[in-house]
Amino acid sequence: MLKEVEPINFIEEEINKDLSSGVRTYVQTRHPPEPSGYLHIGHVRNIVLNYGTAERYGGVCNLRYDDTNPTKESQEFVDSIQNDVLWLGYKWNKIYYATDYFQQNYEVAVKLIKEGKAYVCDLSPEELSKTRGTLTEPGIESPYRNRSVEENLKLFEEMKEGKFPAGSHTLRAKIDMASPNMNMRDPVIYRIQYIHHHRIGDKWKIYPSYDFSHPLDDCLEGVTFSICGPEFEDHRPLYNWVVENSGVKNKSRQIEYNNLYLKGTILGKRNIKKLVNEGKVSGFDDPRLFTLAGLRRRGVLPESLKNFVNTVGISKVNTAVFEQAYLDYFIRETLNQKSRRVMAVLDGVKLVITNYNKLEEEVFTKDYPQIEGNTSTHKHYFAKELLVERSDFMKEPLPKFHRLFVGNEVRLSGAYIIKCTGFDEDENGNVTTIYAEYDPNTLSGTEGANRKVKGTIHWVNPAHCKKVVCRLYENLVMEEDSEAVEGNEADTDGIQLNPNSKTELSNCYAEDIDFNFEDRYQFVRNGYFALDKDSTNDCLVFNRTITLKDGFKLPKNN
RNA sequence: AGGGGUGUCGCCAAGUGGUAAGGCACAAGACUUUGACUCUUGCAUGCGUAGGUUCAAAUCCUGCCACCCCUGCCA
Repeated sequence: MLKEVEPINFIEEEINKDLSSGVRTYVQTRHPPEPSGYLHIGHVRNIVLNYGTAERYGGVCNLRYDDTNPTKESQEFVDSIQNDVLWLGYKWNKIYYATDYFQQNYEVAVKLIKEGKAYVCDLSPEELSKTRGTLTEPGIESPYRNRSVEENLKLFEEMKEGKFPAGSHTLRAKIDMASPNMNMRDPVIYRIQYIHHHRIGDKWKIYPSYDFSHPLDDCLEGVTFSICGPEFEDHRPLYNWVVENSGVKNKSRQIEYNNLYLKGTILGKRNIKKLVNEGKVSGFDDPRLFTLAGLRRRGVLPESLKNFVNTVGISKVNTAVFEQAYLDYFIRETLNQKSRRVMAVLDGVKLVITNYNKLEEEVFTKDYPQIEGNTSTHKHYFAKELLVERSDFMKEPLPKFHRLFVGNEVRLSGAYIIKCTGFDEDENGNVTTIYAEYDPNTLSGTEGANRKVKGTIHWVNPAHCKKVVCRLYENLVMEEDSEAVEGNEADTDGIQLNPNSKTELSNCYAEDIDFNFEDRYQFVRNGYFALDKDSTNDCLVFNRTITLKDGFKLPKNN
């Protein structure tokens, strides 16, 4: 069912033009990953564009693996891609593989040969390269360019049967060796390969090139709009040549849009693989990676990623390079809405409330204070001895610091206002115990609680909490290398990785509630956390997805 | 004069001849039992640049300049 759509980007404008002029009558797209690596954030926009555009127009999008190069591909990657697409919330109409079309590709190749539009070339890779010409000089025609149709047919058949060694022969489209567009200088459309294919085994000895199979498969599959990256702009004339000369009825149109990079992140399948293979990260789902698997494990929600790319939009500018702060905004935005609020002390120091003499007392805090009307709460136990965050106390407070220091009042979240009266320290000057007195009239929820104090801090009762592990993350790439790492093809060899990119704190204390893998938590004032798969029944492991935005900047100490 | 593509605020991005949307970032303020969130306000006399056409130009024309992609039997 075709829908009328108010265009939200230039691709949809182009689609609308074709639709209203009748050149094309429906919208069908395809998501064509090569199964040669894990999907990363740079791929999300392509996924949203292909699945999303089809959806908007009431059309379909197929997942088609571009698996025409067995040297780089594997089943592991095939599986991970499906997993990631589903996680993002998209569902393909059908799954295809470029290899599904090998027979049809082959038949079109034979047709081209019969029409004198393709020929078998015996040039070696080196010779071919030499005769291609340069950016400013035309190429030289192959000596095999004018073989007879019969000879071409026979040779191509022999290539198919495996009678020639790899690299010895290719099938080339006969176009124009003098074309200013390098892609049109009799491009190779078939090559010989004897590598075992992860899916079709050793069945085929000849493999079509991307430039030949992709447009053909698009047309055969019924795709009308083939949305791809800017690097294929120069290939469009060849794409159209294949479409026009293959005899297919449905004619797909290629539309290119710009790339997106995230500043200071290592993207690019090859570079990510290198980090994994060299053990610099724990795997493709290391939370420091910007693979979808990594982001997922870190606790990022798919909605954030989709909001991010949709808000970013698309254009044709060379490359859109984004500050990570932009992505961070969307990660926080959804987490803020969905996270349950829980208190956890990551680096604790003992707090003794000297004038508190009850054994303990129940207090309650809201689970989702950010959701209006949600009244669900959970219980804490207030007591004489608590644990507070070490960083919430200063022996000598800096200006504008309004947390704990001797003489200052703060509220213990959900409980009482206390006044700091003193502290103990060890021989190294490390604070070991903080002392305070509480104001019994200020319990949250009572009238006396209306008294305002500038600071509110979180706490945990050591007698009623879970000891947990928290993993905190920083960028893998150091600030100074952030530019060097830009782009999918960046050379990351000389990059010094951040030694502090992962910090594991194993003495953290969280409230004693039931944590689960599906939910997201805000450890109040410490950031958003998600349970990691390394958790066991005895030991919960949390990943900090992201910190809270920190509006408080300590003044320079001078 | 090899070809193709792109230049609008620090980063993205609308704009399609009628007088520069929006988001992020940033700044100031309000609110706040999270220094979060939310709210309010500010943030391009300017659209790579130089000319031209027009009552009117980011939008049309011409010339420059800058950046990106292309010389795989990768995708």
